[in-house]
Amino acid sequence: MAQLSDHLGPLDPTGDRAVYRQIADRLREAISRGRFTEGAKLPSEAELVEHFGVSRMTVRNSIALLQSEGLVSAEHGKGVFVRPRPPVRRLASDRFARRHREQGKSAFIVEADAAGSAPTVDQLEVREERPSAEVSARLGAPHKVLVRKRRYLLDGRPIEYAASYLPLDIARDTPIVQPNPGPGGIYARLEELGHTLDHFDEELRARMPTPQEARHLHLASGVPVIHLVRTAFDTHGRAVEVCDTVMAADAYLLTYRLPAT
Amino acid sequence: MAQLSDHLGPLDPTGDRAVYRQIADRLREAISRGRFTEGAKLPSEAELVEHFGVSRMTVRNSIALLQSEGLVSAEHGKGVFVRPRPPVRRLASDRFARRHREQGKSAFIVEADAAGSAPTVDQLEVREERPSAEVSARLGAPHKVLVRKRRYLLDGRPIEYAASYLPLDIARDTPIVQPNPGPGGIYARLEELGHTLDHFDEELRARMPTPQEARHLHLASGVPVIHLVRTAFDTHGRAVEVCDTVMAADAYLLTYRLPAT
DNA sequence: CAGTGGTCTAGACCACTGC
DNA sequence: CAGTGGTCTAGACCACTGT
Repeated sequence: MAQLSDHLGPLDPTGDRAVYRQIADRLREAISRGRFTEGAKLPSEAELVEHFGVSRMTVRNSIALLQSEGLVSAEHGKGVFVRPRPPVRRLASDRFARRHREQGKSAFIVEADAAGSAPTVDQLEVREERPSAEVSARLGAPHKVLVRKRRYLLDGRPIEYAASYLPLDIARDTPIVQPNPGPGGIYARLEELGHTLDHFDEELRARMPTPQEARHLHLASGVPVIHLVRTAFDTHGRAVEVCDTVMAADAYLLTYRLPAT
Repeated sequence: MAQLSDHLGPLDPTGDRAVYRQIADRLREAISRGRFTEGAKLPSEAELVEHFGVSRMTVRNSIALLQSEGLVSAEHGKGVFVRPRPPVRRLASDRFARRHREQGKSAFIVEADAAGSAPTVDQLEVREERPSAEVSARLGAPHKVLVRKRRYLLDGRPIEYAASYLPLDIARDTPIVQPNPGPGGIYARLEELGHTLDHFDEELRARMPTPQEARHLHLASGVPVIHLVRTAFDTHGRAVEVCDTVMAADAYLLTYRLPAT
């Protein structure tokens, strides 16, 4: 067994930098130098206490710091591990192109195929409800909306939680109210119903998850979410759908192509 | 002075939910119910210790949890405050449209004007260097690149740190090597030099900041960054610039328009 | 100066993991 | 079972803020 001191240099007792920050610095260094690779286990708290000659709370503080940076994650009873950078799911700006729908594939399936992963949809729920103020404003204040909620998983890991809202006068008595709306998804159905799609507007923020979101997406601490609200417009300029999605940020790489004109 | 118990209900001693999580729950509730509004000061640690009858570390644990959620931020010697939701800077997908450049405005100025805020550019540095593997791949493996680094501030607050990379054979002996490249920014200069711009590809991720990024952007804990890499292509399909930017996520709302075709 | 959060100690007991 | 991280206590001293 290699000595800890091979990986972790000494602290600077004179400096005014807090001891737990210095310990975090040493661990961060060791990780970035490859002393601990992705998925590797850090020294246990007891070993770090021994090595640095500090109390356990000080060591725990330093590990909490690294967790909040998303660098490591602790597993109860097992240890603290360097977070692997998970394969990212690439979300391209042509993901709603008609050619994909015409092949009978939903956007999620298209993307998952591209990533070579096993897609699953989960916790599907379809209901009617009164729209929130925000959804109402985007959809032109319908009395009621159809809501389609679902969770997306890739290789068993939940990575996205989404809710679609459609004006009820559009969705009523169509396959859109079915749990499975058929090939090409609801966008294909909308076009069959005469709502030819023209463009989508996306609004995107990043923030830390709420505790509820962290649960639903099984997020480790130090993993933000991307919150994206997409509005679909038909060729008459009418907003026909709003989709509110929350994505595990460490699972996504989004790409957009912007015209220069 | 109102009683703390008016704002914060009692703990559940029977439940197996950790006490510090329950305290965080109570505080989170109180905030979301408007008992503590944006910018308001939470009860001091001493008051919470008194109110809940727990030790100080337990209270501090609960506050650390709320900080990691981005809900509150602590200020040494002053107290713990509910994080105000700062006015977001809206970044629209037409921000590089030629019509903006032709008005002699750089993209950042265009956006800041739209937000009604005072824009500043900071820490400008222009150098030549050998490109990293990633930049090199995107720019078609030039021997050397011109690097333009700068920090953007809005109303004095740093919100973005950016580095542009251009092949040296394009930038050499042009106004692009000047700290201030002139009206319309470097994109206007590129077009004058015959590199008519066709489109931009943007790659976007969200993650927690490195300690260095947190310093440069003065980020409170619980604030992620948006990491965006944009490549500019001219009408010959040549990549003429790569711009690597790190943005304070709480200061930005990005919008994109996607065609449905 | 008093009040605030920041750091640190030296213990204790618990819950989870893997052998 | 031993080893791990999770929770909690009861102190201590420090650094920063405002009056």
